Amino acid sequence: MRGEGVIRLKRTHNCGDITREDIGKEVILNGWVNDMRKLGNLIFVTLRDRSGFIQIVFDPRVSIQAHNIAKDVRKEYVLAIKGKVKERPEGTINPAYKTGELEVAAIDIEVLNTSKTPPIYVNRDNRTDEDLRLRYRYLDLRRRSMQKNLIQRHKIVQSARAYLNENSFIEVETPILTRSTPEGARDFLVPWRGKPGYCFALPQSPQLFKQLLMIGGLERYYQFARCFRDEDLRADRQLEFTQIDIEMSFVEVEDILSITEGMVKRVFKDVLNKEIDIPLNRLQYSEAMDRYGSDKPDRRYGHELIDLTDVFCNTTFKIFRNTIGSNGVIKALKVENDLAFSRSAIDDLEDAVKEVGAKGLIWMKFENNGVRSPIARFLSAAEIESMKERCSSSNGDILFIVAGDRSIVNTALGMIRGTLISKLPDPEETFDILWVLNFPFVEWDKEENRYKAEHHPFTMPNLEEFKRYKDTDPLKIGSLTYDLVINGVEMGSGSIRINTPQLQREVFELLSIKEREAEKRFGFLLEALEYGAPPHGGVAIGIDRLVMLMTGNRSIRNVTAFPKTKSGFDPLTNAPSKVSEKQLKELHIRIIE
RNA sequence: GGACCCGUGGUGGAGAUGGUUACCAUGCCGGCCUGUCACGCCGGAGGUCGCGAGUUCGAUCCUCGUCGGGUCCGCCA
Repeated sequence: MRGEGVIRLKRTHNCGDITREDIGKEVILNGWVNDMRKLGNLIFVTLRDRSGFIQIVFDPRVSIQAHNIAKDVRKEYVLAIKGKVKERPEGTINPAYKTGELEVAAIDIEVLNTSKTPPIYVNRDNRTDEDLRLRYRYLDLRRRSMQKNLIQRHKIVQSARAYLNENSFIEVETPILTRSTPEGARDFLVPWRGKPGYCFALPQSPQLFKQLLMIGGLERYYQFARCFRDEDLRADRQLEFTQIDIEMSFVEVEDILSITEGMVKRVFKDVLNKEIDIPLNRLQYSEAMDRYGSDKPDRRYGHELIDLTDVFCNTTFKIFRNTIGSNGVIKALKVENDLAFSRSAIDDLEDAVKEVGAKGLIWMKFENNGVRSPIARFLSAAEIESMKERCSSSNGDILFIVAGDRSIVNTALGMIRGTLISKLPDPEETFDILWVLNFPFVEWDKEENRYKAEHHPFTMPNLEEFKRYKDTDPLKIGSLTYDLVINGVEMGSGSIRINTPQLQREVFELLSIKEREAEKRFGFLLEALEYGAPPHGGVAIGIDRLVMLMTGNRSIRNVTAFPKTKSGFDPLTNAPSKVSEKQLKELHIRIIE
């Protein structure tokens, strides 16, 4: 009998938890048929539940009835088995399973449910089309690796939560239905029946609410906050994702860094039993750019950028001379051998480099009988020699050289470094964790023709620099910001926030957010800042990415129970879907084709 | 919005520079089998080669388009 809400044989044990201690005991197990082997009169079933596997033997000498039912069992059937735990006979131990020395001799069996033949392999970890996996996600989730991913995720979240609780943080929920804040990413809008023409927005982050909680005197807040951004998806980006959102009052940068470091250390210890040395390494933003050409450097691979500017201080080569003359730099990236870079690959790199503003890409290859490069004949032997020495190059090495404005050179070589790294083998089980500090306060937005907040508009600038450069050269202003970077992935970021209305207004002004506009959008914040807003700051850590790295996955889709495809579609539920005329009418919405 | 890769029985792959019955593995169904565990052996079923158009005597293969999936750039305060 099945489907009656009654389990005749209710589980007493979990499959994976059966040990030698249980030998001789009668147990009842509930689970799925992972696979089975039917040898005439003897039937073996590997039963699976969340805890693991154990082998069930159906022997007609033990129970003819159970054996008869087992004959018709198929993969993914849901079974309840009563049987006696016993040691496997000599020579039949399977070391691949934790319970490989044991088996359960079935006395009784209840088929709790049958199953169609699954369209994807549940009992194997082979590559399957991801679209199909998502369409049958509930089957995909039965796979060992997916269960592990979600269990690890759970452990990470619980570990972080315990740490924060122990450090006097209060968990507070903030609204999912909130107001649109046009700065930043594209908003998801939610129309509401109650107010035609008006929309809620889903939060890109609880930014303003967490600041209001500080003004509200909560002092230490955290939340596992779902965030929504209507932007294109990537391997490490979904439309919705989860952050460990943290905010603290009466703190400086150091306080946030050390609380976060403590959390990272705790989580790695609890979940992976790995010791993380704290305090973590720190790089100034400018140093990260200079040495790695990236604000989220992956330092596991070395390959730092090499400054060659002074090598060419007296050069006759026009391009380099002009670069130096206009305060530019000449820098190189060394690649130990050029096997990964064909001529056409170099051409592709050059195209990419030009897109970020570089004038060109020079390559130089050291060979047994000298040097090969399009610019070799313009350089003196001494220059080539000191380049080679500066880069500690040996024969076979290739140098990629870019000359020009410092930030363009850094970005260009950083891109090449990224391409190089992607070709190198992944050092597994290694974690390069660091802080990148002091990002620029603003960047220039070419499209909108204005300065834009590099972090967000509530970030505390370096006050001295703010005063000095806000009217002359705002790009020189630094900010009290920090990014947590793990293995070249931006794992989290935060800042000290502005806590006075005067400064907040000045910053809006710099960002060309008009007084009236500011009042309209952020008036409630400006007002709140009038009432004794404490100094405060915080950080947000991307849970999905953290779990991805800690479980050795390349995509956050593997650590998200129900993710969407790259085009924002859910093949399981077929969301998003069309809605009825009636629903639209109620919302006063008409679709224009 | 752009570049690139992929789409072949349920699943994962192979395929020919356009021509017989589209190949392999696995899965599925049936039979045999009392120590299997990727069980084994025997037999069988299963395909609009993503979709559309074009070129051609003939297209799974070439061309164009389109849809779907993926990686990256733009975008992601």
